[in-house]
Amino acid sequence: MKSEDCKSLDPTAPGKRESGDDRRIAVAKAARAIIVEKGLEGLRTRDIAARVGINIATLHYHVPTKEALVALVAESIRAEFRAQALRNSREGKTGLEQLHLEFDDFRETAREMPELIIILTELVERARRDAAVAAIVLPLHRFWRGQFADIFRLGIADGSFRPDLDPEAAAMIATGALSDSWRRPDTSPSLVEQALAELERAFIRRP
Amino acid sequence: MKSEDCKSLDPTAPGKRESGDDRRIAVAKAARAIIVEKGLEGLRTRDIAARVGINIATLHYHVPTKEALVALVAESIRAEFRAQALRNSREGKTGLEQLHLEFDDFRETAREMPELIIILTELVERARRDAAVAAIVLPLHRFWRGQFADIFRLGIADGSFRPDLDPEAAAMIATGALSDSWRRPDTSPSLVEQALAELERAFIRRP
DNA sequence: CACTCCATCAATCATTTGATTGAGAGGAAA
DNA sequence: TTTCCTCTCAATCAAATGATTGATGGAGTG
Repeated sequence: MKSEDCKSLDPTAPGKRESGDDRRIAVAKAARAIIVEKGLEGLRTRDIAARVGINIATLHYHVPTKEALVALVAESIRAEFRAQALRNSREGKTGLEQLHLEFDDFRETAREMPELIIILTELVERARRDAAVAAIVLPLHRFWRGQFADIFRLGIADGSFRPDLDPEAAAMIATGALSDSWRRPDTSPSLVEQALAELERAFIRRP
Repeated sequence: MKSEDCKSLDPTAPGKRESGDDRRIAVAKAARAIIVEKGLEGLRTRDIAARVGINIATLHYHVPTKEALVALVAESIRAEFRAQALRNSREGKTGLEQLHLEFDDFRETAREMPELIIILTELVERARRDAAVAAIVLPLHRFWRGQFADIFRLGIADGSFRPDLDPEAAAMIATGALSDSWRRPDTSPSLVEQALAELERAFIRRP
C-alpha cells in the first residue's frame, strides 16, 4: 500500500506521490469530465493533467499516448456498464418481468450516470475510425442488444410477447430507441416514459 | 499568370474564377467528404482548400471562420434532407401506406446517400456544444419525428394502427431505431429490413 | 480608358498541442 | 548508507492549424 494520504481529487493535493493505478483512475475520471464538457474533439492532454493536478510529462508517464488515453476511457466506461448490467438478477423471471428490469436499469443509469451515454456516444462515433476503440465499444453494444434479444426469446416462449415477434429485430428497435432517446438533448423524461410504455405495448402479447 | 493550372481535382472547373456561391457549394461538398473520412474532429481548413483546389486564404475569403464552415455544412445537409422529404406526395394515403412510403424514403436515403447520416450524426453530436449547429440540426430531427407522429395519428384514425398507440412515443421509437441502425457500422441490411418489418407489426392494428 | 470590386494567392503569424528530455525526490531493499 | 526503482516536474521541441496580410489579375461599369 503506497498511498493512504492524498486522494483529494484536485483542490489541494498535499500528498506528493500516488500509485500508478490510482493515477490512471484519476486520469480516466478527469478525461471523462472533459469529454462531457467539450467532447472527444476537445480533449487535451494538458487539460487532463491540469485537472488531475499533475505535470504533462507525468501524465505521459502513466498513459504514454493519447490513443492509449482514449482506450483507457473506453475501458473505464465499459467497466461501469458491465457492473451496472450485472446488478440485478434475472433468475426465474418471465420475459415481461425481465423487460421491466431492463427498463429500470435504463432509468437508473439515465438518472445517476447521464454522462455515461454522452461519452459512449462519442466513443461509438470514433469507433468508426479507431479500431482500438471499436474493439472495446462495439462489443458493449452488442452485449446490450443481445440481452434484449434473450429477453424477447424467453418472453415469446413463456407467452409474455407476441408469437410473431422477431427477437433480434425487436432488440435492435429497443436498444436503438433507448440509446437515441438518451443521446438527444431535447427529449423530456416524460417522453422517455411514454416511449418505454409504448415499447411494451408494441411487443406484448394481445389476448 | 498565377493560376492557369490548378483546378486539377474538380472536373467541372476549367476556368479560373468561380462565383462566390459556386465556391461555397464546392467548399461544402469537400468538407462533407472529409467529415465522412475523418470526422468533424479531423476536419481541417487546409484539407478543404486543397480538395477544392484553392488557397487557404481564398477559403477564408468565402467562409470567414471554421465555425461558419460547420454551419455551412449543416445547412447543406438540411437542404438535402428537406428536398428528399418532399419528393413523394402523401396525399390520400392511409396511415399504413404512408408508413411504407416513409420506410421507402429511408431505404433510398440509406442506399443512395449513406454519408448523409454520418455527417448528421457528427453534427448532432456537436450540436450539444454549438448553438449555431443546434439551431439547424435539431429542428431537422424534430421535423422527421413529427412526420412520423402525423402518420401514426392518421393511421390510428383510419384504423391502420392500434387504437392505444401513442403517436409521439411511437414516432420517437421509429426515428430512434432507424437513425441508430443507420449509424451503427455493424448492422447488416437484412437486419434493418427485419427491424422495419417488426416496426410495422409493433404498431399495426390486430384483428 | 479609369475606376472599382471580386476572387485569388504566397507568405507568414501566433497559438495550440502531443510528445520528449534530463534531472531529481522519496521510499524500499541490500 | 548505498543502490535502485517509481514517480514527478520544468523546459522544450516539432508539427499542425486557424487566421491574417498585402498584393495581383481580371471582369464589369461609367
